[in-house]
Amino acid sequence: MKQRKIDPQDKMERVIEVARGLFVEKGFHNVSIPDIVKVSGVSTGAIYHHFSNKETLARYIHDRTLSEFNDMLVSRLAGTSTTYQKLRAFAHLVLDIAENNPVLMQYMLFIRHDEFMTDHKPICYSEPFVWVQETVAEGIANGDLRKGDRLISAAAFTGVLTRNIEIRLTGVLQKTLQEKSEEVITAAWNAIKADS
Amino acid sequence: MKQRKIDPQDKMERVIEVARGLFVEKGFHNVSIPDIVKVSGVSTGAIYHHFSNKETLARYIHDRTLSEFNDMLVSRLAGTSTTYQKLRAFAHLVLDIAENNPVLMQYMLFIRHDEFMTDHKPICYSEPFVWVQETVAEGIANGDLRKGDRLISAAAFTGVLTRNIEIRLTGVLQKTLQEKSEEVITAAWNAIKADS
DNA sequence: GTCTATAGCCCGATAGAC
DNA sequence: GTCTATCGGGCTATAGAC
Repeated sequence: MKQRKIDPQDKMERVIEVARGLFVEKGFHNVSIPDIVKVSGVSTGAIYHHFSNKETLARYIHDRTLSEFNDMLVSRLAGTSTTYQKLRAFAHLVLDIAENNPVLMQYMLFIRHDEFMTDHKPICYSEPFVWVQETVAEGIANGDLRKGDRLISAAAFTGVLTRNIEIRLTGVLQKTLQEKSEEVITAAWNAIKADS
Repeated sequence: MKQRKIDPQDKMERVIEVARGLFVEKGFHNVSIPDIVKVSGVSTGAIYHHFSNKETLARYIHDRTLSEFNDMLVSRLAGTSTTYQKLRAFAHLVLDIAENNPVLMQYMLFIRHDEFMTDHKPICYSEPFVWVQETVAEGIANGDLRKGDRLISAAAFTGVLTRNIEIRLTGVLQKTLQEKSEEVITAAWNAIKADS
């Protein structure tokens, strides 16, 4: 069997992973290419061979992160049918990601993409966000959710989740989000459910 | 009456206002001192005469913004007594600020202070945030609010508000927050109120 | 494809006249 | 107190050997 060098793609995977972590931790402009070189062990030349500049690298990371999240959502939605089941699946997903892959969640919550992407499509228009809006709209239409503006109810539901994730990621909340998931999801659901 | 030069402090007020706007718009590291010079019309030397470096300027802006917000909260709370009245006053305050002084609100929501302040006391520990937690704790104790973790309920309440402000500030929500205030506040309150 | 070395640029901060 | 001019440093991106 022919001896293989390390797959170049593996090296770039490492660069991407390291860069995302550093961007989340320190912010785009506080991370220099030399920083990424130091942490990843991959040289400047190799990085620039694959990504024509720092913005291209950041944009690639951005797209990858968003689609990673969207793929997880799609797989979690299998077998759900009611408004409650769907939104509950969404909630469990984001709480799980926050605990198991905090860098991914921190990226989604805290990254200011307009700092490095000039033509910024707001994260609010990404697929999962739009999906929540549509699911909420259905719930309002069929009477599961309180009547009102779908944008506001969707923002209310996601706001409860993301703010709780924030206090967990910043270390203010000591218990895991799994331990507290019922409480968090109850608050999010009560914010939008139809009056009983 | 003696002829007075323009009060130096007015010039620095202008620098502060301009810098805060630019920080919010472009992020700390995308704003250079030359940028502030250009927009404010105040020279590099004058700025450095008052603020020993860029971080000191940013820190001053940070403290001023937080205390500005806290002062407004204190004055709005006059005459409130029940949990509902207090939290409702808080909600109206943040919705009003978001419409009337969006830069202030954007600063509070989006600024990553750890980008420029090395010893970062998290914004979660600022007075208004702590006040919400305490008010929620009282509400839970006297039965106005659902039993549970005070951190989670406080995060739920503020999360509904801030996420709705976000979609307004990013232009996703077309109507003003004043027009929609009842709907937003109902969602926030329902997230945490005691079961009826 | 990957490396080291370095060019070229822009920024924060200072110096010194007024 | 305020200005203009400029220095030194660190960054992105490139050049060229292997």
